[in-house]
Amino acid sequence: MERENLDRNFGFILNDVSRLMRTTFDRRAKSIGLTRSQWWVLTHLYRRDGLVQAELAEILEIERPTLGRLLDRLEAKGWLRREPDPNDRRVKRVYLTDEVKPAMKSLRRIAGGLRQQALQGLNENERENLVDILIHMKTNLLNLPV
Amino acid sequence: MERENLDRNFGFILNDVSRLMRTTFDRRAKSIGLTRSQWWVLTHLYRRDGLVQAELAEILEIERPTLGRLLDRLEAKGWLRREPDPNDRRVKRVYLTDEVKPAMKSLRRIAGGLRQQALQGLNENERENLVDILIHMKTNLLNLPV
DNA sequence: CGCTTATTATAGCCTTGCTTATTATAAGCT
DNA sequence: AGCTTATAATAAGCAAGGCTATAATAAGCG
Repeated sequence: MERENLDRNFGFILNDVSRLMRTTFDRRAKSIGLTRSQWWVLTHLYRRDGLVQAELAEILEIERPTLGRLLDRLEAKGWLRREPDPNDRRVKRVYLTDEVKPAMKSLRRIAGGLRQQALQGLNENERENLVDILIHMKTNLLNLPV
Repeated sequence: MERENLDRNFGFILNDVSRLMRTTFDRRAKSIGLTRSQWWVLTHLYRRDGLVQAELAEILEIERPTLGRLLDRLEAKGWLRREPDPNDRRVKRVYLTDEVKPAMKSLRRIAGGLRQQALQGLNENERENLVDILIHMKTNLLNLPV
């Protein structure tokens, strides 16, 4: 009871790993001038350009104000632009600019390299297992009562 | 090559799960007036009261300024106090106050409940595996060259 | 002893998360 | 048409990460 093992508290190890991944990515991507969160936004727009902000926030599973500020920074740096929707004047649609493509390539390489390093020493089975378990946990958390 | 599966990008699922755990904990602990990060600080002090700030930051694996501000908030709410070290005037030692104990008990219950809910449907084997894999990844990330 | 280096804590700034509140516009209903 | 409700985006404020810089103090060394 009293003796729970802090070192194996998976909630905090999860947090540690997540933080280490983020900070390592950000350090490596700093020269390009993008963070991991920003890259993630761009990656989704790359697939589906011209999304409405609210849709994009939902896909990314972040709150609308959080996305709003991410877009502010990305727009200020010229990676994307927001354009009004002609049919609904409440809406702004988000489009990538052309300068983004070479940067995306570098970032994809950084992401791939980091993923490879983080998973080093784990076989294919363990990797698949990890993802399955994480998805399971995510489902649990999203379906919590209340 | 082009077709990497965003939905199984473990870095971001990890991030999602970590975020969901944090926000759920914080929502449940809000009435007590503590966040998960703050609770984690208190938990370590509970084990080892009177730590020097720099030591505590190292144990928690966060930066000193980050800890400094956490302590500011905790001290302002009366959960702990900082006292000068008599032998080294640069140092401040951190001590829990007495009011902390009942709150800790509630928080431990919240943490336990959340852990149980997050891991629901995973057997003992899978849970152990998860922690082992996470520790493995953390080691990988901490040992990165550069 | 006195100078240089190291260490502790903090201040200040940036990012990204959350909430809650506000504004503008659409949509729906009577 | 007019009123109410819903929705899109933003503003404002808080927390917790990071990083760099600074002030005070210790420690180490010539």
